[in-house]
Amino acid sequence: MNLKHSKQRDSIKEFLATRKDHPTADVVYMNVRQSFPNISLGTVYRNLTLLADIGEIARLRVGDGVDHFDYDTNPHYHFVCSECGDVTDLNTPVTNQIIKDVQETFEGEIKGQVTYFYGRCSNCIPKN
Amino acid sequence: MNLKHSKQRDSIKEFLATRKDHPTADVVYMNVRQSFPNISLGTVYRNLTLLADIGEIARLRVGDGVDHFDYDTNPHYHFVCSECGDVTDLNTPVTNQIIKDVQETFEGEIKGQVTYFYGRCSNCIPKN
DNA sequence: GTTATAATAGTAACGATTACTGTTTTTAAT
DNA sequence: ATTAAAAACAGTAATCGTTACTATTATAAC
Repeated sequence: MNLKHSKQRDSIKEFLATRKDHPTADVVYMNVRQSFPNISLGTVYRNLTLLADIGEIARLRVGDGVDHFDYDTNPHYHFVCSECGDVTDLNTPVTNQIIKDVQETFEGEIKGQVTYFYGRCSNCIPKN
Repeated sequence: MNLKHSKQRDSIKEFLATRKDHPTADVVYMNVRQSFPNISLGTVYRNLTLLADIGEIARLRVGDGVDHFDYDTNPHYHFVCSECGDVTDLNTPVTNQIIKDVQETFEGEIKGQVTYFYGRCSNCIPKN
C-alpha cells in the first residue's frame, strides 16, 4: 500500500482523536468541514475506510444501521442505548476465553468476536 | 396489537422454519414467491419486522450490511464467515455472566447483549 | 521542474429498507 | 349471508447510508 500524505486525512484522524463518543461518517463530515469547507463526504468515507483497514481506527457496527468510528483501537466493549442511540465505552475488560470455548467445538477458524451491549443509558432512565 | 391472519405471513414463517441458515429478506422473498408469485418485497419486509417485533423470529445484524432472520429465537451464538458470508449457529452455550460483570460498573440498565464470531468457516479453509 | 500516482471534490449510482396509496382480505357484528 | 372496520396487501416511490466514477489537484520521488 503506497500512501500519500493528505491534510484531509490528518484532519479526520485529529477530529476522531478528540471524541470519546463514536461518531458516524456524517458527524465526522460535519465537523471536519469547519477546517475544510470543501471536503467531500466521499473523501470522509474513503479515509475512514482506509484508516480502519490499516488498523489506525476501528469501525463499529452496533446494529443501528450506521457505522461508527472509534479512535481507540484497543479491544473494549461498547454499550448502545436503545433510546437515544448513544454508543459509549464500557470498562469491563475484554475476555478471549469465550473464543477458546467456541473454537473447541467449531470446525472453522475463529479470528475474532464482536460483542456489544444494549439497554438504557443513565441519561435515559427516568429520574424521580 | 390487533393482528389479522394472513396467508403470506404464514408462508414466510413456514419458509423460515425450514431453514437452518439465516436467510435475508431477499432470500425469503425469492422463495415465498414460489407459493405466492405476486407477493411483494414490502410485504416480506413488513412481516419479517412484525414477526421479529412480537418475538416469533429473531433479526440478526452481523455487520454485513444486510439483516438476517432466524426462526430459532433461543439465545445462541452465530458465526459469520468473512469469506463466503455464511451465517451459522454455534453450539457453545450462551453465558449471561458477562452481562452481570458489565452491569457492576455501569450506571445504565443493560437489557441484552449481541455477540457474534467471525473468521473462516470449514468450507473456506483450503484443503490439502 | 517533471513525472507518476495517490487523493481530491463533486456527483451519480447502488442496495437495503421504509413509506405511501389505492385495493383486497380478514374478522367480527349484524 | 351482509355489512362494516380495520388489517394486510401489491405495486411503486422515496429514503438513507455508502460506494463508484471522473476529471482535477496535491504529493513525493527523481
